[in-house]
Amino acid sequence: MQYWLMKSEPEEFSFEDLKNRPGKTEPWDGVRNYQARNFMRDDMKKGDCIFFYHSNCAEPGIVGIATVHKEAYPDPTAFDPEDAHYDPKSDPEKPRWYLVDVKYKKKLKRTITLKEIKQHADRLEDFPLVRKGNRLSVMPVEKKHWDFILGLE
DNA sequence: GCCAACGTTGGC
DNA sequence: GCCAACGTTGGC
Repeated sequence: MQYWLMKSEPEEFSFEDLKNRPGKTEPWDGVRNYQARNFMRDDMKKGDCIFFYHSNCAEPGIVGIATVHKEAYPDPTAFDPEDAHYDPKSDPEKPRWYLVDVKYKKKLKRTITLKEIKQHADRLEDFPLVRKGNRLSVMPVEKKHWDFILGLE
């Protein structure tokens, strides 16, 4: 089993939104970055655990835990000219973009903020989130980092 | 294959 | 809203 972190802007799609979805699941559509796509398409397995991270908001940080509910399949929004994430270069015969379904697991007792995570930079060496300028929306988390961060809760 | 221009992300 | 960092695009 592997561990991951996925970012979402709470004004677009928050952890509460995930909880309120039927079945508490949601297709993670709209990712248009190759590295993030590769993680979803090639490496994310059903049952993997995910830190749900709120970005671009007043208090950026990890708010809860989700799991991979369904492994990779082509992102249908890439084929829809009406969709904001439409990509004419993605052919249904040869899809360019993939996604996984994620499922709500549990909310953390409190938000573990980016600020706090940065204060533990010595223990979280090479944690991608705290590397300068990292903009990946899907990233792997090492188990030791996962455990350390959960220990802060 | 290089690299300048451009668009996006995301913290602050 | 600003802007640094970074990915992508496209001319050459």
